Amino acid sequence: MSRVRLVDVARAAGVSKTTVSDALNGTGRLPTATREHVRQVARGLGYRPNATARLLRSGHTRLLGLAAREYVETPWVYADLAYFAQLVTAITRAALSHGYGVVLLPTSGPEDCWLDMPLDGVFVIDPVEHDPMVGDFLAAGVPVVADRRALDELGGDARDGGRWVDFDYGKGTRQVLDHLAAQGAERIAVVAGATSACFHQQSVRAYRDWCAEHGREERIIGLPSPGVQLTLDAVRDLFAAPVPPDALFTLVEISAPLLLDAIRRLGRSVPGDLLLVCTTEDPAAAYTDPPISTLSFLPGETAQAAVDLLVARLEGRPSEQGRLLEADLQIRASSVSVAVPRPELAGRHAEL
Amino acid sequence: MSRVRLVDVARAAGVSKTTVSDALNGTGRLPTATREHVRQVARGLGYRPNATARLLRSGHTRLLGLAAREYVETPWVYADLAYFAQLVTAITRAALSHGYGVVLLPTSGPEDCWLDMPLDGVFVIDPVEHDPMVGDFLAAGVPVVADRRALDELGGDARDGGRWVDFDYGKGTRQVLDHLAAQGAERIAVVAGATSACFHQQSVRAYRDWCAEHGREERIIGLPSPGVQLTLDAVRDLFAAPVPPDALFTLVEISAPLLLDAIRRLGRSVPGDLLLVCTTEDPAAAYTDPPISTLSFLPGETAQAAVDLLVARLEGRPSEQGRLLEADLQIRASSVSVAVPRPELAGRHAEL
DNA sequence: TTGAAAGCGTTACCAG
DNA sequence: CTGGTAACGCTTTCAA
Repeated sequence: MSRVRLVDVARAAGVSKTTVSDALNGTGRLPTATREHVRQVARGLGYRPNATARLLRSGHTRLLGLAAREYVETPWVYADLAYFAQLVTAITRAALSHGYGVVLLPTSGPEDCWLDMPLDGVFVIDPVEHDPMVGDFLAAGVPVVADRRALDELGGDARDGGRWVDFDYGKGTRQVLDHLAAQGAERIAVVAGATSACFHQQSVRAYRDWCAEHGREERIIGLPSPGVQLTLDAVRDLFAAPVPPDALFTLVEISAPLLLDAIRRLGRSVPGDLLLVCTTEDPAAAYTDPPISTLSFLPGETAQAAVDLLVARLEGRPSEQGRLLEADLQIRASSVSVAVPRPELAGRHAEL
Repeated sequence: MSRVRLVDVARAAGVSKTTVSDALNGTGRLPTATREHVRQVARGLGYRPNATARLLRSGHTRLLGLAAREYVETPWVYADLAYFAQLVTAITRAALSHGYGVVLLPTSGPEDCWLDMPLDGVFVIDPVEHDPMVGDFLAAGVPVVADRRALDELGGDARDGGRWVDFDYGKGTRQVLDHLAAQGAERIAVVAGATSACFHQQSVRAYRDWCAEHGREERIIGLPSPGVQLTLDAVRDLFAAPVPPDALFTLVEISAPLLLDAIRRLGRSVPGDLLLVCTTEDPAAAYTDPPISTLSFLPGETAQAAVDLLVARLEGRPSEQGRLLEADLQIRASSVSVAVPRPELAGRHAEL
């Protein structure tokens, strides 16, 4: 017993393939009686059109690939990172609203194994330096959304199908550092990721530049991969300095409430002894005591922009080449100095 | 300028389509020279085989659907739940290792819009009661992995392509309750999800039965959907009782460190005033002070079992109809009574 | 109004 | 060892 095909329905209904196709798709101009009859028969036989055959015919698959590249070397850690989890979800939802499905791509694997998938377009999130994936897809004629650097690396002719969504990561970092400095911080420590993804490179670079400009000592630890233990160890190391930091800015995602707990166990209070800002999408950050200041790279908006760009490109609608988004710094009590209270912010804590 | 096809390469290389196909796929018995020549030409033209056409030809797509159904009514909240995030990741990885890609399916949308996707098989995670999705796919001849209840609902003939992966959720709950009772808890409160997914129904039923058997008063709150604020509110309500609970078991996922923090703000210490066990996959739970006891439904093992079953079915290999897994209760300091110290566990806390 | 036939791009079977 | 040709299952054009 094999699957029932279009021609089987046609035979059973005593009509031709064309009539069946038209009847089921609502196309053509058939008498309602015939249409209904065919539908009846099709239902009775449990007929389901073969999706692949339709795809071949229509020339597109309405399938979009999605790859998160930041930690290519440490595959698949990204489930634990709220940022990626939310981005995947948001992209899937946005794509679906345009009628596209999303396929999760491997971060590693046999050279260009990803090209065997029937994809109309691809999202490459946080490509590493000289990431082969974006070039491969573009060369295969598959439109890609990545970031500006990835497209620039390819040179003029190769990046034709490319679109980008980007943040000014340096700006986000400077915003945080300026805020902390304004709150009186003098020794700002940073936990960063040691990856060649744009986010990490630009953020670290911005921190270094900022320290140089302001004559501050650099206090930075780079993590080869995320992970609770690694991150907590890094924080502990930072506090082991002879003169410990008075502010901490994490660029690597970690459970915000846990970090707060760990800092307290190290004998420091927040924000009294230490001002704290976390780069995280963890919704729990707003609910701790004190609430934790966060720098967010807006997975929802990023997803919307990426999908808009890619879908416009696929459906031949005009659109920009890319979109630059602004990181969102939410200042909460964890990074507001108790010594230098700022009334407008104090009011804000009350409601949180 | 359209995409370059197989015949274009054939023409350019001065050979036939067959030869090109054989040369590129390593099939047939061609002289190395021809093979190399064809490959050269193909590369030169930037030829990429059309994935869809291959699919049609081969009869399968090597694409697997994945749907998380627990909160169908509240679509897409699941990114915030570590359980689903990890399950999606684990399934994707396991599928990829067998050469299958994973497509994220919509939880809602136009009636059977999911059937238009070219899928070889589907994972339906936490189907709700009488979930239409599993019946639809099975009727369309697409093998499905779901849970036993979903298959039983369909009756004998309809569930042919069905496989299941299940937990004895009631057993997990009883295990936790027995543990808490053994630690001296007398008023065990529960935060549950108000969903018709097996997990919630069986867990809640087990709690009710257990309370009845042990003559305990039920203290349970059902949440229509997950969410930080909702969960915290539920906990607060539980503590508003005249005689507050002395143990808490959460079935809804929430940031474990945050919950600990919130409980303290309610003026209760853990485990002194309150024993705590959380159903969660949050890795942070093991790092708080005290470490939090967790009940885990092993996304990694679940994924492995589901993929094994589905792939075996797809590739015609014999396999069981389903697999029953055991939830994993990790007892940590948060649920061990300080009044009734158990030496073997006390030793364990020290290292954590 | 209906049906026959021509693709879509690939792979596989057989003649040559 | 090679190349024509049929099939995969559907949509669509065009002629009857």
